[in-house]
Amino acid sequence: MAKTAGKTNRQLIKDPVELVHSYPGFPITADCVIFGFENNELKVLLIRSDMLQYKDKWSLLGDYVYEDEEFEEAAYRILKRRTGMDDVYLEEVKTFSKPNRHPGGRVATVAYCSLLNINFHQLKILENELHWHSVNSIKEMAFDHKEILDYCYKWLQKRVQEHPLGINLLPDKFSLRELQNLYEAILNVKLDRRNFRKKFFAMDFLVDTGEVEKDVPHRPGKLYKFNFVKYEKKRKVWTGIDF
Amino acid sequence: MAKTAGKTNRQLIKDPVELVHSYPGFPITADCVIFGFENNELKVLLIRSDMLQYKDKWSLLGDYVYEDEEFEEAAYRILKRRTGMDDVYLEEVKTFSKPNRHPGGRVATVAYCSLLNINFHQLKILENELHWHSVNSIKEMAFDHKEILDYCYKWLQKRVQEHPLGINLLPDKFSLRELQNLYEAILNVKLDRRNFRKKFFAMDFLVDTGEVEKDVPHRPGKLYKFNFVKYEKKRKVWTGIDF
DNA sequence: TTTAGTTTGTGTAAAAAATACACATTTTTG
DNA sequence: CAAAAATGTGTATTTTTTACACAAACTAAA
Repeated sequence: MAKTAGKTNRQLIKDPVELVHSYPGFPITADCVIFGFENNELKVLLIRSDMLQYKDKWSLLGDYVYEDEEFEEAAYRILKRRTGMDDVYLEEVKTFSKPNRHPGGRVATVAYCSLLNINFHQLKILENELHWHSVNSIKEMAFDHKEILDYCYKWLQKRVQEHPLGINLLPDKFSLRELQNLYEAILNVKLDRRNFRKKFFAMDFLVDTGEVEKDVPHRPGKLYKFNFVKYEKKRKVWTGIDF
Repeated sequence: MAKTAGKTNRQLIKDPVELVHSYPGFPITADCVIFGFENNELKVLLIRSDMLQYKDKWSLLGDYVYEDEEFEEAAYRILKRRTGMDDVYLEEVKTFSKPNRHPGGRVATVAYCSLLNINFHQLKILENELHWHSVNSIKEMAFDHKEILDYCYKWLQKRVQEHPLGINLLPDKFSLRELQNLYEAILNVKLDRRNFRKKFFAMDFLVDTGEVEKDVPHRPGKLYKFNFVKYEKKRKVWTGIDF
């Protein structure tokens, strides 16, 4: 912020309203990259575009930001409207603001990344077709949404290793196998089962629920919860330089 | 993006311009948190607010986003205008969009974090007073800029450990002592000199320039450059879960 | 009820990385 | 020439990561 006024002697601006009115404005949207996890695949929730120009293309769930709400509020509103959930993990990722990214004129967007349990919500198919897509199978999308998705997917791959947000994709109680499948799916790697367990147990944020898996065709694994409260308390400044 | 249209049968929108015009719009600004490093202290470049309401308060360097430019372009423009530099490290951090954050009406802002060598630029004091402030000494600022600064400082503390952006605060050629002072200042920690060196040499991105420090009242240290090209090639997907 | 199939749960040895710590060397200053 | 100050290097210890194997639990099919 700042600018205007003249010369070296500062000229104080007395009417901020006038100042703000002198700035050009344009609409902002919030677009949600909603990730889910099903059949050991990372999925993303998309909606069929309602624009003739992008007929048959899929797009992210988004809406313009209302005049009196924060960007993040708009993102939560979108989530609530489409999934019925309002306690979903949500984090801002990046803005996308190419002046010509929308065929109807300048609209910039803020991309949010959201993670939820795919079985725990009711899809609200309000007008257009909503569908969970396997992230790796998506080729084309409306607007610049493929670029946004790609960016958010990379963001997720990095973020999931430093923060336990991935847990939000799983049921409340989950087995270690499910947790490992999740990491392998997101990162496209194979991990050693024993070392993976050891790592998580050593972090000491998993709480044994005393329950075990049901309806599995083999020995059922124990079910755990993640202790987010304990995690939040543990923050450290120095983690070690690692480029 | 999306919305409007009605019922279950999709009604394709033929005129995107009309659609976009139906969205409310407002100005966006880009605010730069410009970090520098001097006398073993992390500094930030601030400008005296030109608004009567925030008389004597300091604010971040910012400007509204022009109608035909990306947010990041606006940030680069601000940097260029104030520091004369255009090859500065710049990265988007977060948006700040409380509807009442600006007394003149709704203005949302995108915060950018920028790192530059404090001795390598000429301050362009165009109208208002520009000054480098020690980050730890800043108490109050105009608008919500203190909140933005705090957020960006935390962001920097985390980011500097996983990415070599901190190097941008140093001269082109720097000693290991300078590099360590930088990390200690940003993170507010004391590090073991021998282990710090070992760590950086092991990463193998430092290039010995063959030169040594000048005008130091003790044995001069060797000067190194950072090989950013080599660094960029080395990216890995799996770095290890570390909460 | 037995057996084959599948997955869970655990332990250990080896390698790699992080930490703690000490001393001789180089240069400047007085 | 001696004192002061910081550089440059090495090693032993601990911690973390990696690689790897086998017994136990449970299901499904014969």
